[in-house]
Amino acid sequence: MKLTLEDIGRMAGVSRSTVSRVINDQHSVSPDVRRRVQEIIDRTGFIPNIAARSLASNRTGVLGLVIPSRVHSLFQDPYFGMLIQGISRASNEAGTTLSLFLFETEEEELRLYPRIVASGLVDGVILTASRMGDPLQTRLIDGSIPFVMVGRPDNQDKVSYVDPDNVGGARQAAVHLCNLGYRRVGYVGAPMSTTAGITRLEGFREGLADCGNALDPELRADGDFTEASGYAAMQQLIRRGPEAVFVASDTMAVGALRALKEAGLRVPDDVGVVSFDGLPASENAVPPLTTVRQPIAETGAAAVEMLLDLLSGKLTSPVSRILPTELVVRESCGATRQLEIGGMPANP
Amino acid sequence: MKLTLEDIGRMAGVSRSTVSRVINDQHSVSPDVRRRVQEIIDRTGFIPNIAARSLASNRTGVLGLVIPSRVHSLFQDPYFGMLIQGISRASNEAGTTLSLFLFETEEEELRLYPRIVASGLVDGVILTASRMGDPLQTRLIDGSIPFVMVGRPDNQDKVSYVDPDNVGGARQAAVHLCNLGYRRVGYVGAPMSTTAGITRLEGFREGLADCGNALDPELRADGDFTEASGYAAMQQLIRRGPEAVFVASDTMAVGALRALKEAGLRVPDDVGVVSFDGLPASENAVPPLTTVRQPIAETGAAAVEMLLDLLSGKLTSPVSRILPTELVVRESCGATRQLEIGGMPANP
DNA sequence: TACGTTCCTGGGAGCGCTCCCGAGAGCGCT
DNA sequence: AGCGCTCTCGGGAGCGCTCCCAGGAACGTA
Repeated sequence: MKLTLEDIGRMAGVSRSTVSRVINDQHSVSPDVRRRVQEIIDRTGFIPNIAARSLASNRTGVLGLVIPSRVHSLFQDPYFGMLIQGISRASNEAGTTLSLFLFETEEEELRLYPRIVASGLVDGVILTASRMGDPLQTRLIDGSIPFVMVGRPDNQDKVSYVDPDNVGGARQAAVHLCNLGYRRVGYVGAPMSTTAGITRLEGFREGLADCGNALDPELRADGDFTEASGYAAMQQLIRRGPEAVFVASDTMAVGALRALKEAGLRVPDDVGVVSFDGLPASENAVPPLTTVRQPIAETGAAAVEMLLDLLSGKLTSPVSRILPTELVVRESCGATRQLEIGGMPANP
Repeated sequence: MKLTLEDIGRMAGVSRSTVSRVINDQHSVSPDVRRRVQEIIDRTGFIPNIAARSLASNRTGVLGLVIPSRVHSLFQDPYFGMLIQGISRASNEAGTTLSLFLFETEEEELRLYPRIVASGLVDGVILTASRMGDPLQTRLIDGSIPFVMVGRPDNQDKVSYVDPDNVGGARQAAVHLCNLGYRRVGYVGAPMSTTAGITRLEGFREGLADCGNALDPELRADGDFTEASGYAAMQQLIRRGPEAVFVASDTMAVGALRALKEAGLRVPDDVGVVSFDGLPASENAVPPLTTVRQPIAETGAAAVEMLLDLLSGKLTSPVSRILPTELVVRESCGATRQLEIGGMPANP
C-alpha cells in the first residue's frame, strides 16, 4: 500500500502542500504543525515518490557515472573500483543516488548517450577520462546537461574537472631517482591516448630536466595499464641496460618486477624502480615498491562535490581541481639501502 | 527545448496516444502512420521523459545493484569490477539502466534501504552476498520489490539466486591435488561469514573425502580475500609443513606464494598450490597458478536475466542457477612437472 | 441494406508531486 | 479603529506520460 502526500496530510489534518513543505524542509511552517506532520512521516515510514517529484520539479537526485572504458582490462586494475567507491560514498552522503553507465564500444557509447541526457534520468554526469578525443566529451560539452570530468579533458577551459597531480608526481619520481644517483633512467609509460599517459610522461621529462638529464628514447616503452604489458615493456627495456625505471602504474610495475626477476636482475641492486598509484599491490610487491600515491577515492569524492556545486548554481564558470600526490619511499628504489650505507662509516 | 509526445504528435498530424503506441511498439497502428511518426522521432531524436513514464506506468527501467560491502578491501579484488562489468553489459543490452548502491556500514545500509525500495527508484534489485545474516536480505524478502542474489542466500527456498559452483570447483581442486599424490593438503580459506567461504570449504572437504583423505584442522587458516591475509595465513600453515595447499581465492594465493618464497620453499617442488577464481593475476603469478576458474561476468549477466524474468512475470517461484567452474591447470600444482617426469624413463 | 466485427485513432483521466497564488490570522503601528 | 505587513496554510494547475474507453472507418455477412 503506497502512501502519498495527500494521505499523510489527511492523517495530520493538513494539506499535501504543508506536508511537502515539511519534507522539503521549507520555512513558513509553524513549529507544532511541522512536528505533528514529521511524526506521522516517521511513524509510517513515508517516502515521497521520486518519479512524481522529478516530473514536477525537473530534478531527479540521480548522478550519472559514465565510464567509457573500451579497454576491458581497465577493470582488472583496482583503480576503477576505488574510484567508484569514493564517488559512491560522496553521493550517499549528499543524498543522491548513483547510476552507472559502462560502455565497451564507441557504438554503444553513442547509442546510449541520448538516453542518459535527454530522458531526464540524471541531473548531471561524471565522466571518467578514457582516451583523448572521446566523442562523448564533445557531446556533453554541447549538450545541456551539467558534467564534470575525472582526468584532464581535451578542452580544459570549457570543462570542469578534477585530476591528481600527475605531472608533479611523475616529476617528483624522476627527481627522486636522479638524487639517488641513477643516470640511465628508463620509462614504462601509460598509453599516450590517455591523459594520464601524456601527463605522467610530461612530468617525468620535467623531472629529468630538473636534474640536467633527459629521457633516452631507447629507454622508453609503453604499456596499457595491465600487468602483462608492464612485463613486456620491461623485457624490452632490459636489453638497453637501464639503471632505473619509472613505471607509470603499480600494476604495470608488478609486471616489470617479474620481467626483471626473470632476467636475473635484482631490485634495487641492479635496477631501481619507482611506480605510480599507491595501490595496496605496491606494498605487497617483492620488493615493496616506491610509488607516487594518488588519492583515488578523494578524486572521486571531489568530482561529486564539484558536480553538486555545478547543479546548485554555486559554480558558473569551469573550474579545475588538482589533488596532490605523495611519494611513498619503500625498497624498490634503493633509497632505504642507501640510507643504511650512508649511516655507516664510509670505507676508505 | 524539450519535446513531448504531444509535440511529436502535432508534427506528424496524430495524437500523443498514437505516438506513444509507436514508441512502445504496440500493434494497432497502421504501417504508414507508424512510419511517418517514427521518421519524426528519428529526425528530432525525441526521447520520452522517464519520470513521466514511470509516474504513469509504475515502472522505471532501472535495476538496482546493491553491494553491502562493509569490507572495503573487497574492492581491491578485481572480482567486483568484473561482476559489475557483466551486470552492466547485460543491463545495457536489455535497455535498462543500472543504479549502484555501495554500502560501507550496516547503519548506512539500513538508512538508505527505504529510499531504494519505497521511493520507486528501481524496478528490482540485485544483491551481492556479503556475509551471512545480512539484514538487507530479510528486508528484501519481506519487502515488495523483486530481487535476486548473486551468491547463495541464507534462505534458499525463498530467494532466487545465481552462484558459481563453489562446491564442485573446490572439490575438483582437492581431488586434483590428491591425484597428484599430495597427502598433507592445507587450506587457506575465505571468511566463514561469507557463503563463498562456507561452500568452498565444503567442496574442499568433499574432495578430500573422495580420496579417502581429510582436512587436518592444523592445516587450515582463513583469510579475508586480501593478498595480505593470504600471506599471513600461509605463514601460519608453513610451520605445519603442508605438502600442498588449496587457497580459496587467487588474490590470497598470490600472497601465499609470497610467503612460501620468503620461507625458501619452492612451488610446486616443495609445496603445491591450487587456487580459486581464475583472475588474470593467476596467470601472471610466479609460478602461474593452477586455479578453478569461475565465470564472473556470466554470473552477473545471469543475475540480470533472472531479475528481468522475475519482473516480466515469467518467473513465479524462486529459482537458482549454478554456473559451472573449470579447473585450469598451470604450474603451481606440479601437474605439468609430473607429466614431464612421467614422460621420461623411470629411474631404477 | 442493415448489422456485426475488427482495426485504428483520439482524448479524458489520472499517476504524485511542486509551484504559485491568494486567503486568513495575527501583529504592530498610526 | 483602521491599515499594512508578515507568517501560515490550502488548493488549483500542471509536469509528460500511460491506460482505457469510445467512436469512426472499413470490411464482411445475412
